[in-house]
Amino acid sequence: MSEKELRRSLSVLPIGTVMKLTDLTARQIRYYEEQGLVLPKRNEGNRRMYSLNDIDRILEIKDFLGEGLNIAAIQAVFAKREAKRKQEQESLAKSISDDEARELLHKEFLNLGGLADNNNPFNNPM
Amino acid sequence: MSEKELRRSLSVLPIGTVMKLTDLTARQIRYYEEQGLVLPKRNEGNRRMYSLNDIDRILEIKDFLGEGLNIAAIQAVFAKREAKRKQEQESLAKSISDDEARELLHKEFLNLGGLADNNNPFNNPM
DNA sequence: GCGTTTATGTTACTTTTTATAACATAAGTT
DNA sequence: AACTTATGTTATAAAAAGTAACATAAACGC
Repeated sequence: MSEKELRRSLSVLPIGTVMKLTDLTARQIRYYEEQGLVLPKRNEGNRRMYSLNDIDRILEIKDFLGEGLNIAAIQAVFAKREAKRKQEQESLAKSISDDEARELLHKEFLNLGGLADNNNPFNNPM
Repeated sequence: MSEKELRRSLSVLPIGTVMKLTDLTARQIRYYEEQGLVLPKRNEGNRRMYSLNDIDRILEIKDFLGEGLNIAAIQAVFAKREAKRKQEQESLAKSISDDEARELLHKEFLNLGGLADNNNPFNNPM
């Protein structure tokens, strides 16, 4: 992990700071966690400690909610993203050629932003 | 102020976090503040809130102490640095030519690391 | 329309964290 | 030997944060 990534993933912020940085209430932030959307670490005294990455995620949740998505939809967005991340990881692990990788990334780019619609039985992307 | 500078100057970390990041006790951190070496902000409830810049400063204090400097010496180091900063600021304000600025920086470079020795009456650098 | 779900507010109570202040002390200095 | 310095320790108060339960407006589903 790079120095920057490490710093961004350090759990150093208490919920009070997160409230200010995101303009959300503690209730909201804890609810998003309850729904599995953020996973802050805990310190020895059981207080939630957030990283900069957590902040980004919470701000994204706030944006999505503001755009009318509900929690389930946001969970789907994150799940999809994670699957993609994992797949890219695997590709890298298998040391595919640069050309193959470029093609893969292109496909992913075309599909970017696609949201799963679990109420539509016809929406079953590959 | 650049985006980066702004983020580094945001007071978002409680003293508990600072303790972990610096491996110092709360007592030590507060003492350095008492001696004017760090100036954390306070939140509405009077709790100290530290920025990344504060952390850097505290780690520097720790290093200096580890190298045998005492608080007064460290105060002198910081004061000198601050004076230098202010002077550079003024030079910039007066819009001196690039050549003059280069020369100034060179002089400062030559003088870098010079510690005031307040017990030596002959040490009175300009 | 009406019952249900969703996201959030509110309240009560407990634990943890932090603040301040005073006293204690080992090591270094004079 | 007395003094200073940096830090430890202890006591006490206040703030922040945790959990849990009940409340509710707005959206949703039928």
